[in-house]
Amino acid sequence: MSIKGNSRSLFLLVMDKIKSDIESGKLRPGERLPSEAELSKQLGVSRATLREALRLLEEEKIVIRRHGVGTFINSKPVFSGGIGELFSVTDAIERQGYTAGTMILKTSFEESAEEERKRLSMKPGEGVLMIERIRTADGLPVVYCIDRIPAHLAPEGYSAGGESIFTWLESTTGIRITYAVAEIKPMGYNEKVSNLLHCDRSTPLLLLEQIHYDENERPILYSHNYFRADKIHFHVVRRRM
Amino acid sequence: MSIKGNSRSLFLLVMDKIKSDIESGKLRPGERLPSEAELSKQLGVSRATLREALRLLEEEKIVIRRHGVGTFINSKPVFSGGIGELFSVTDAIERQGYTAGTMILKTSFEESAEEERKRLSMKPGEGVLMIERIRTADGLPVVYCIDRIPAHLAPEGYSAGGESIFTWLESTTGIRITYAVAEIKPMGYNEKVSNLLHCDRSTPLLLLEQIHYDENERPILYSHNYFRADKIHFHVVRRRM
DNA sequence: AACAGGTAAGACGTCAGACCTCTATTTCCT
DNA sequence: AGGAAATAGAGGTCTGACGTCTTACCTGTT
Repeated sequence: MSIKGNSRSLFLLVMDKIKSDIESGKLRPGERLPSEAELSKQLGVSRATLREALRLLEEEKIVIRRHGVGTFINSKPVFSGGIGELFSVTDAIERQGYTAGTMILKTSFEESAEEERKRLSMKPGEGVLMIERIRTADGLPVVYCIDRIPAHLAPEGYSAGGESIFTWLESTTGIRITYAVAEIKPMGYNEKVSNLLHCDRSTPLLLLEQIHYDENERPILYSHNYFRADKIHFHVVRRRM
Repeated sequence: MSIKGNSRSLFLLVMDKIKSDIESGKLRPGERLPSEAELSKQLGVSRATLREALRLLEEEKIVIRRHGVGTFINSKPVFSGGIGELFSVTDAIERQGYTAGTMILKTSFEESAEEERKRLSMKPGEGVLMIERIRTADGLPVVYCIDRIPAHLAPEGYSAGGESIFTWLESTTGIRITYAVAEIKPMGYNEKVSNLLHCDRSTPLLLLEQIHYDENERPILYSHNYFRADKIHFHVVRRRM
């Protein structure tokens, strides 16, 4: 069997193949992979190439290798990468077992402020599309979101109700957001936000201030997410470098 | 020249060597590395081993490889990985431009509580070493730390003043902490903690509740870090998976 | 002189096969 | 039965070769 079908590097194809075999259930957690010699023959690649793929899979904790013993599919899909994984707010809510909903408060084109131009690398005079929404979990408001996008990237305006901004951007402009840098800022009571989220002085809030970038490192989306900390919390996987 | 001095895997030593050459300035951003054939000869390892190291360095964006061209030191160290990088509290304080200090409040061996046994995978009856400290920035208290370690991993007790728990653990027990999972919990005013950190009701606090693991995925250290959110803040790099 | 195309050098990508080292098991001796 | 030694088989490393891609240079034409 060979998996060659060149477009990406071979070792990447090998990684994809193994990953998809795990997801499809052909390989199950804890199971031992065939030996490197055997597996490389099965995949139709050299052992060196297979080893580059396995080394990366090991780095990602998808696989565990033990000298003299074998290579195993990691049983615990580790921790969900937590907040280190970039997902939409909708996903975040659903992962914690609630049903997600959205209320759009306002969408408008506006002049860009200094702060926005700085974060989004915009020139004076360019406008921004601003979207204010409240996300709900089981009907209760838990997140207040303000998203800003340079106007020239958002020609048609944002209308769809529940649709994720990520998917909307990708389908209308082809821009794919690949990563974000988030600042984590705890906040005390804030009149406007606390009211919107129906919580009182004793409920701590968490602000996630994020800049999202596409594959070319262009800043695309600047967002403020205010969370009710009693309903939503985050974890981070921290790795030693 | 050879870098062998076996303890860790060869490819890891190669990675360390290249990283340290970057940090020491022997290799500068944008510079091209010698060819793989040349470099492997210089380091005294095979090209296959060198390539495993380079592949991982590429994954970490430390190095950029271009087919047919060469391997280059990445010029933009991207963003500091932020809180996604595991570093000591001391480092975190110094990165923000303050001078770090430590005050030990208490160290004691205690019975393990249910919660601690759960987090650290301990059996009933095992004790824990508990360390309470306050970390200061320019003399001001900014972090209150409670660290717990299974007693059998901490035979001699923790005495050294400024020493990092990480380095102390590694030098006395050989245990090397490689990653941690942190929960981020904003907190309002808390009488004990707020007093220790000399702040009032209006200062939000951030609790970083972490479990540290070694290379074998054994939980080693369970720590609570309470931060003054006005003095210290975090960012996370979030990647799409 | 300017341009286009061909060619060759050198880089990373992949391959094949060998040997080393470590682990777990089996075998054998006491 | 128990422990020591041999063994099989896994990952770890090495060597040398060839493939593919970039780049730079050389050359011939306009």
